[in-house]
Amino acid sequence: MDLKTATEIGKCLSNQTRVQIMEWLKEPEKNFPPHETLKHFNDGVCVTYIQEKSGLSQSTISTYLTNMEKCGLLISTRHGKWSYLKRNEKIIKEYIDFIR
Amino acid sequence: MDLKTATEIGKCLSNQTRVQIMEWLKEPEKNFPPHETLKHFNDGVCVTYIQEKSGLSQSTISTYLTNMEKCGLLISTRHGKWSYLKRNEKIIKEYIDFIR
DNA sequence: CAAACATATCTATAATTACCGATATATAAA
DNA sequence: TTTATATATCGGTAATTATAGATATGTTTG
Repeated sequence: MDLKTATEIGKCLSNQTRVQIMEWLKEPEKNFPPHETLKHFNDGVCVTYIQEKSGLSQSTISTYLTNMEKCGLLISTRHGKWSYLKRNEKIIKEYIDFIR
Repeated sequence: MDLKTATEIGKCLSNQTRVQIMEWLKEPEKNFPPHETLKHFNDGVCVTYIQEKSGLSQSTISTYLTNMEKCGLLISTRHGKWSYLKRNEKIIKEYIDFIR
C-alpha cells in the first residue's frame, strides 16, 4: 500500500460514525436485524439498515459509504434495488501492514 | 481501545504528512541524519529533524506532534533542550486490534 | 408505463482542520 | 543573568469536511 491510499483510508477512519460502521460490520447478525428478502449477510448489510442505525441522513450515509468503498475499505454488492456493504478484509490487512 | 480513542488516532492518520512521519519513524537511521549530541535513536528523532524533512513550519509540526502524542501514537522524551519522538508500538498494536 | 422505493448526486451552509507568523516558554550556553 | 536555541502556544485566514434537503437515477412492482 502506498502513502496516498493509506491517507485516504485514514480520512475514512477519522470520523466516529464511520469507525463505528466498520465495527458494526464486523458482526452483522449481532448488530442488525435480518434481511427480509436476502436471508443472509454474505454480502454484508444493506445501506438502509446502516443509515437507520447511524441516525444520520440518507445522503450523508450514502456519501460516507461511497467514499469508504472508493478507498477500498468496503465492498459493495447490488441485489435488486438494495446495496449491501461488507468489510474488505484484504485491504484492511494491507493497511494494517502499512502502519504497523 | 474504545471508539473515541480510535477516532482520535484516525484523525492523526488522516493527513499525508502525519502518516509520512509515522513511516519515517519506523527507521530513524535510514530516514534521518545522526543526532549530534545524543549518539542514538533510542528515544526516536528530534523535532527539528522531523520539521526540516517535512518542509512545513515549526509551529505546524509542533502541533502535529503534540496531537500525535496526546492520542498515544507517539512517545515524547526530553533531553536538555531537545524533544525526541518515537512510535508507541503498544498503542499502535491496540489500534490495529481494534480495527482488524 | 406509472408509481413506489432505494440509493446517488448536487448545492449550500456550518463546523472543523490546515497552516502560518508572531509570540511565549523552557533550557542551555556564554 | 543575558543571549541563543528549541519547542509550544496563540490568533488568524484559507481549505476541507460534515451534514442536510432537494433532486436525479436506477430498480422493482403493479
